[in-house]
Amino acid sequence: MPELPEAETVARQLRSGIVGGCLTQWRIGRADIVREGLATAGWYQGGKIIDVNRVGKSVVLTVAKGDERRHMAAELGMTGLLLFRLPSPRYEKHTHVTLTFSGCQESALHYWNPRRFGRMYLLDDAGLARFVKRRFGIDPLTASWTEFHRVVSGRRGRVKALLMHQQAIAGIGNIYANEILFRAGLHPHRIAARLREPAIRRLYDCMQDVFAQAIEAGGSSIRDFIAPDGRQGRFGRQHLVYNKTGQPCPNPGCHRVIRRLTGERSSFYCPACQPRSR
DNA sequence: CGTTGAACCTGTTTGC
DNA sequence: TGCAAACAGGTTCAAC
Repeated sequence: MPELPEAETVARQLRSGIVGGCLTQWRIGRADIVREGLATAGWYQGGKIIDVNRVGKSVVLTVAKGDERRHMAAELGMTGLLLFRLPSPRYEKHTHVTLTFSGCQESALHYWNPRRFGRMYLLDDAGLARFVKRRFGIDPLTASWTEFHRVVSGRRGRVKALLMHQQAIAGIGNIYANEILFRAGLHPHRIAARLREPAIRRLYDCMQDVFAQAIEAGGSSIRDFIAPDGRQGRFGRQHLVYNKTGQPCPNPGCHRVIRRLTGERSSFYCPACQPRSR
């Protein structure tokens, strides 16, 4: 469920809710949720949360203890949530990790994930550097035009596949890939390397606009995303094509309907506003 | 290098 | 109503 705007929303709430707090308890319900570093789990007890960041679609907590520092990276997969409290008893079933804090605004953090795609990784500085390097490419919020242009023009595959390829550009998933391509007027099957400069520019600008608006709205809650404070994201109201098969294209003067392609996940697009080639 | 499809899981929605 | 199939925001791996 979480793409960049949802992960960013989570990271921001954690920053104000738990940074400065002391990790007093740390319960791992399912050991297989921790993919790496399980042996270091005991170290975290008594540590202080000094920072929370988003990397791609993952959320990274940094914990300090004495002069040592370690990290907990949470991958949320399709259905993962980090919650300050469980909204209802039905969430108890798939809560795999619970952290308890003192000395900060929130007293707990629960990792809930019914499908269990997504894991937690316990890493030291070098481990985190390796984790980030092997998984994530440029970040949509901070990548310069030059970097973005280089990544797009060097790809021989489809532009939608490129947008969703985490090692190239980190943080875009199926919802935002569709919304960005519609706004940029690009068919998902256009070949990235064959796009001309104005098209790449539109892609860059639309990516930044969509993410700025989506973060502002707290992300998209299609079925069950809720932020740590329990609130839903409101960006779904601004979706123009995602999950809108058969509905009229929202562009003024366009009388076509949104179509859906299957294959590389579902692609929603307008056949007139996003021509296959030009 | 790039694409495709399957696998990993559970829950909900859709269609007959 | 009942049941099976399809589908869901992600990542990874094998095969081509």
